[in-house]
Amino acid sequence: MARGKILIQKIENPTNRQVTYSKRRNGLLKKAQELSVLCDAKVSIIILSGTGKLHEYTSESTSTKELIDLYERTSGTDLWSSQYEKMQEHKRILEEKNRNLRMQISQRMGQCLDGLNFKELHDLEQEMESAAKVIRERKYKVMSNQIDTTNKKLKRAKQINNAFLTDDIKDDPDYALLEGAGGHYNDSIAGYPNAFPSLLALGLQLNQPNFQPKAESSVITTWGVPKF
Amino acid sequence: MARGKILIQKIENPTNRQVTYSKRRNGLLKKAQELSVLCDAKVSIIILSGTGKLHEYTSESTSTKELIDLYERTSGTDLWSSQYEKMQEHKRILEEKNRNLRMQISQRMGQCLDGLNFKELHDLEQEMESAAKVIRERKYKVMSNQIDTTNKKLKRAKQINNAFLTDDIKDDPDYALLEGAGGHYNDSIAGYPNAFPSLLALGLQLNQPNFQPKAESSVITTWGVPKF
DNA sequence: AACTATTTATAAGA
DNA sequence: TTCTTATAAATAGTT
Repeated sequence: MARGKILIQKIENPTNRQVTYSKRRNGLLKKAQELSVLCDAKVSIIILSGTGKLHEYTSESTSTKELIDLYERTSGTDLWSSQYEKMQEHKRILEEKNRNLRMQISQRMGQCLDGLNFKELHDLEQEMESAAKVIRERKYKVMSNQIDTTNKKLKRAKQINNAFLTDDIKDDPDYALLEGAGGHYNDSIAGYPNAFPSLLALGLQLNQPNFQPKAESSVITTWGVPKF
Repeated sequence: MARGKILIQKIENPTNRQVTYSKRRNGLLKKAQELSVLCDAKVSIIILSGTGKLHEYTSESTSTKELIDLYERTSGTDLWSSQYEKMQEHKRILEEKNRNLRMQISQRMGQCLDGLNFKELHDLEQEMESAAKVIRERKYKVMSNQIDTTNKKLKRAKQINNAFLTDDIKDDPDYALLEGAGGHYNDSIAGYPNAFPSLLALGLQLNQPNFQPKAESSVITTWGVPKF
């Protein structure tokens, strides 16, 4: 709200998240206080922040203990079994999300397209093409950066060689290349280990039976191919 | 908020209170859900309405049980002793409010004025005078209503008398007055028992040692005179 | 329950 | 953390 709408999803910037947490926590507690006074209700709130800090609110004329007891008595369920059910439900939701994500990946790999109508296929195609374009441009950029870097190193190596080496060694271009740039190629063009964190950020759960951590033939097959 | 501001104090109209309870409860739970998602926090809310209905909210990925356990562990206090302290604190706050209210009444009775500066005394005087004016006008209104009522009864009594009585009784004005209006005076002008509910609505706790329920000499002294 | 005129809450920026 | 301010959201009173 305010100065722009936001989507209700985790705020990734930690500073921002902390600020919003503080503001909204205060807002929530104020609302709870107002509800309890206006409507003569008893309210208890327990909040555990992502950083592990605990905050509590209890309306006047009651206590967390009282409401917990009442909750347990009224709901008629033991809190432990209720917790077990909650966890089961949570697990079910996670599994559902997981299935959905794997389905999306399959579709982006050209599989499992049977259920899609024309528009869905069209949209998917558009998305794939625009994404491919972004990837292609990124590839060119990285390649061009690499060429620049290599050229600079080559240049400096040549200067150094000019100062110290005899004419016959200095004229061999392979020498400078090996001396100045060797051992660094893998960090950029071939350094796809850096790609893993961003793939993980998709929220995929990789501990699937068909996850193949040993496969090194390509980035794509490192994920394993979802099966349904 | 909306269509007019409201004071944060118990809504006396039960229908209104119920509607507001429902609306604001939903609002509170929505805010809790947003907080938990945006800031990756775990939130548990228990609400007991004035009519005894229980409502609960727990953010995904946790349970009331988990947060209660954590709360108890982190706060490091047994919930029972914590409840005792809460009640002590609540009692202290109530006593403080009570003292304040009694002080205000004393001042409006011309006592305990030593701590007030000029402006405070001036404001108090203004308030007292404008309140006295309201009371006076109310008194005149009640008096005039009473006179109207009495006159109507007198008129009707006279008509009835005209129909049934001999001339010598009909001409005695005292007869009609007694017959038509007798026994009803106390319900309005002298009927100050009706004043008690509104006095109680001030939030005064009347079970003071100096409360004098037996005193009937005046409305004022029925409260007892606060002592400090 | 729905509607809306207002009041509140708050995201972004300082 | 706190303040400000433009804007989004909540909601009191009404229908």
